[in-house]
Amino acid sequence: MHDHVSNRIRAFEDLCHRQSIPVTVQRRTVYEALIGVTTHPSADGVYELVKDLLPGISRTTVYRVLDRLVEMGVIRRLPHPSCACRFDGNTQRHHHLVCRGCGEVSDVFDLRYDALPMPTGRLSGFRVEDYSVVFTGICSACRNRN
Amino acid sequence: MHDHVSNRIRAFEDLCHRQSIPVTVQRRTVYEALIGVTTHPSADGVYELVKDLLPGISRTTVYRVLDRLVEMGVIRRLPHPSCACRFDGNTQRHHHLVCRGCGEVSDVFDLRYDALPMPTGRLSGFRVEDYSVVFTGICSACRNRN
DNA sequence: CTCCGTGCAAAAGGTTTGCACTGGT
DNA sequence: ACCAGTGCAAACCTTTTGCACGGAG
Repeated sequence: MHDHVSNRIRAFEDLCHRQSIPVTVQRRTVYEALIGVTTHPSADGVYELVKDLLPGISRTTVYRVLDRLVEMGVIRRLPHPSCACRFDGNTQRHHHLVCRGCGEVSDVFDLRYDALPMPTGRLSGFRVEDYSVVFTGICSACRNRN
Repeated sequence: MHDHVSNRIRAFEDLCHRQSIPVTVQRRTVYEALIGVTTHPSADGVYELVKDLLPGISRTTVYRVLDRLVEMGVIRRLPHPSCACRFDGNTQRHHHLVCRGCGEVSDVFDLRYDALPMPTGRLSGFRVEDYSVVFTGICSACRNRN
């Protein structure tokens, strides 16, 4: 196993202890699988990754573990435009605020984000057609609710 | 009706004609509903918007019309992190390329996007915690496939 | 030992598909 | 008149929930 991987596993376990979160095989395995790939799998994709390493693990557990890892901040949920998603009738370039509490989306019109340089290098033939900046955070209603 | 709305409707109908896509009441109504709101509704939210204007319209049709409008390029699908989504084991700041053909996600590490200014104004108490840039386009495999 | 995490099964939610009918061109 | 679009119902797929058992602290 690569050093940086085992370092991250160790850091993960430390974090669990500090937060009094039991370290289970399932959690360690899901975490390790996820840091070992750069394919940004869906929940089901993660299940596919771990089901061979941990025969008998259930999808339910994978979903719960993923939620937990996101909550702990050791993995991230990615915005992905293909999924159960939102629609926008405004096709001018603009950007979005997304509240991690309620999921509400609001628009950001700010010229400073409208002329970002195009990404360069290692794009393997990917042709960029558009982009948008997604700001995540918490809205005032959700902040007050807690 | 506001002028810019009726202008957009007219432009929409022109585009349909140019692309030989029949203009149906359902398509016009969904499009008009979507350009009339800034709430970024989900598919079901769009259904809620139009079902009073067009009693009897089915959810199925709303889904199909939305797909069609996205295809035509007159509305957009928004990346939204709460939905059937992808996970990323890398919590360092980085950005993503998403192919609109196959949905594959790849990473972009580019320091030029790592220190964007925070959005200002009209945030209504929203506290920004993080952001990422999502580049959309088409990968070489999908481009060659067509 | 206690409590939280897990597995299973079932429910829920959202989206897609097959088929007959309707409506736009 | 023709073909694409629509409505309905059912299928499908992903995610969530309830409950009993088992393993981590």
